[in-house]
Amino acid sequence: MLPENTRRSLPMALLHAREAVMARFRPMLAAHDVTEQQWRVLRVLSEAGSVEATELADRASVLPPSLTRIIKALEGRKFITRNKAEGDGRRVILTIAPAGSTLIDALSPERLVIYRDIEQRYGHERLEQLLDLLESLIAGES
Amino acid sequence: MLPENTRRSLPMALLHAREAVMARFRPMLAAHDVTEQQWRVLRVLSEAGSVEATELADRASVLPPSLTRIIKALEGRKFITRNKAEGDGRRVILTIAPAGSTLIDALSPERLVIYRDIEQRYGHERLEQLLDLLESLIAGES
DNA sequence: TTGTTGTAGTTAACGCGTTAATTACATGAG
DNA sequence: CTCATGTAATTAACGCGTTAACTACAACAA
Repeated sequence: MLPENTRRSLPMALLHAREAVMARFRPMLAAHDVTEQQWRVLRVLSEAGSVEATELADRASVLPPSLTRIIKALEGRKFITRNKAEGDGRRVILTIAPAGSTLIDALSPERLVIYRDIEQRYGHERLEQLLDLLESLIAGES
Repeated sequence: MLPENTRRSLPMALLHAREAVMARFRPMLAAHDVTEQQWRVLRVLSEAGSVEATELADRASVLPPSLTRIIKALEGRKFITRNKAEGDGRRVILTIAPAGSTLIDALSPERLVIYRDIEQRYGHERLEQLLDLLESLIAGES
């Protein structure tokens, strides 16, 4: 049967849950004038160093058109550098730049505090359980 | 500690889970040229009849600026009607129109099938558990 | 009545999601 | 080599999220 009230609707619940969690991170990102997606892209590059655009989009969960815009913004602020792949003029290689690493390093401690706070308030056990359920939902529907 | 891999990151997991679920509903909405948010607004109006804009925005989980745009679109297609509240010239009352009800009725069976399919594949028990966890996460963080 | 404060909606500006179309380059058949 | 096909990335178009500014109206005090 259909969810009677919107609170028990799965799409709604997922939307609100994400909103609630992101509300904790948003001020941190806004303070450094970085969007959530730009932050995800930077993190992937920070961990991987140099990555092809397609793989980067995939790992950061961003669509190609969005990635193009994000790259422009990040490149403009010298957070990353953009180069064509040698041997294939279509591919683009993105690399994190010093300013990008600096930003990552600057925000990581704050990020850690927020994560810990959420985990502490929500409970480690429940968080793991929730992540498991989400993981299998994703696996089952995708 | 920070989530090592993005799959165990709560914001990411919530994002992907919502994406996975909405992917099931998107074709249905697209086929009738309605966006997800327009659909939510219509559903609220369908259940409530006439609602003030502020309450509508709240119940449909849409921000006021978005609601303004959605109202324009839905009014243009005669799905809803818009009137000023008598006694308070600021307030706006939205009401579902026949064409809007028709759309709701046309899509509901399909919606039911999708919900049932998700529930069956994922498991009723797990779905309830997931909704409980999400609900308390929302309550705890908001 | 007038001026202040508060509230409901709207508008504006910017970025991302989504889909479709387009460009630039690579690859393989002939 | 040339042409067709395929692929990576970009661009375009439209709608929503988000924040801030602004308009219209209400409420209330002086």
